[in-house]
Amino acid sequence: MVPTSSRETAPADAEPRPTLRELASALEGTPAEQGLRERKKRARRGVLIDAAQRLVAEHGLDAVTVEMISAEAGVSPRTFFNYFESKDDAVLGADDTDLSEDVVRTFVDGGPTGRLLTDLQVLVASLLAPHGEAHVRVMRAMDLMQQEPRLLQRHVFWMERHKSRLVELFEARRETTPFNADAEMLTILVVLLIRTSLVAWENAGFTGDPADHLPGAVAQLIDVVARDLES
Amino acid sequence: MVPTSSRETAPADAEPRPTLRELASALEGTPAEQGLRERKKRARRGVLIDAAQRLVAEHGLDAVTVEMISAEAGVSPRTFFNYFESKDDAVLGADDTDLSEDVVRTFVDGGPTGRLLTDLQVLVASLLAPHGEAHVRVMRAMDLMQQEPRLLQRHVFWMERHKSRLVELFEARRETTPFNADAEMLTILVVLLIRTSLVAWENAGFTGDPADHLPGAVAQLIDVVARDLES
DNA sequence: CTAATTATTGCACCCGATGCAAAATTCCAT
DNA sequence: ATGGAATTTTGCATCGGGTGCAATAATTAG
Repeated sequence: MVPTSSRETAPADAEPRPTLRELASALEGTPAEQGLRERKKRARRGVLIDAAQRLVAEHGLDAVTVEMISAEAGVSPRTFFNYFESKDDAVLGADDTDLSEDVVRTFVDGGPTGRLLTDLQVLVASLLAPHGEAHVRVMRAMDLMQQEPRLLQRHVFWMERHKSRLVELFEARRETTPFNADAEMLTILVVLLIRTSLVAWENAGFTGDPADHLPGAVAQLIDVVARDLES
Repeated sequence: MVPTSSRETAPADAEPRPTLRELASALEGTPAEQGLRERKKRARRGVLIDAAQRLVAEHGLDAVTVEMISAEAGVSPRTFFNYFESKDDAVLGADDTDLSEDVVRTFVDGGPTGRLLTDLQVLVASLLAPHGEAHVRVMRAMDLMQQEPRLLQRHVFWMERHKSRLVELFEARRETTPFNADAEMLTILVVLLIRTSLVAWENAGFTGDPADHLPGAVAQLIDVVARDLES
């Protein structure tokens, strides 16, 4: 690792290496939080994501190697894989925020309204909402996804990760508030809502929050189905 | 390549290698079709898929190497990649059937019924239907997908491949028969219908055709939305 | 300041995937 | 059938992603 002077005192290194400055500033971002270890970890993670996104934006996904990203971030290539499972994860800044416990409980107990689709919407909103800090990275990730379709697999990746949890969740709710839909279908429906919201957000020039476009996504879905029913 | 005697006459090789027999029988499957070249290509492809699926079912996805698959199929590893872009493709027996021209034309012209969801259903049906020969391979692929979630990316992969085409299609139809839904959303909706149908087919013990379960998938979707509307 | 915990790094290694050119095979015209 | 054109197979070299392992360095706790 790059030696910051031994105990974090006096970061007076005159070195012009951009990496160091970036890490330093990232370190200042959240100054009074957790131990040094935790802060550095967050900082490095951020630096790696930024490096990955910048390089891919400039050269394209396949032309960028993990070695380049690590170099730009001032870190050993081996360390890269301490932070991400794959190159793509870094480019996407994959955030692994879980569903909050109370949202889950509410949903399982028949959700805020008892109407499945509406309650699903609440669930998805909680997934779309909190990433306040990573906002700008999600934006960049969206842009990159357009140019590098391979990255779209993110949503599937995400789905795989949470599928078992979601399925549990659906089955649990089913007992208190019966419905017919297959759990697998609902899982994809969640992905559909997330993705549609994000795309709408992108099309709106990234104004506001992704979650702001969730009602629109639901409305689209309802529209497609309703038009079929009325005729 | 394994030398079958020089001109395809006299396949009287007494070699007990299972590979050869398998290829030979596969060759007999469609005896009067195309040239020898074309038939061998199909046959080899089939042998490779079978080998891949068998090995993965036995050892798991990560424990199976392209080298093993090629060996089992009696083919050079380099040749493997003449047939598939990736190991996963072989395991899935990725079929790249396009939409037939008339189905496309009908859909673009406002589809059989003019109701978007119903017409989408027709479109999806044409994707689910024809793979008569590969039926059994799709079954195996479904089973493997349960044990190896990585393979789920297939649908995304498929989506990526056809997305531009689908988007064109949707936009073209939009001009003759306006609707509000975003093309991106409809694309995912297609994936949802395909996947849901396949899962339903699997849950039904692979009886009949995947397409048989498409109406059920649509019904589920309608149910979710309609229940939200009525209350 | 020391000892325990945790993170970084280098190294060796495996495998998936691609480009290239030589050898083998199939096709086609005569 | 036979020779040359077109296409496929194959070996070889190479690159890059990703992992296990053990040594080293940094952080933390006492």
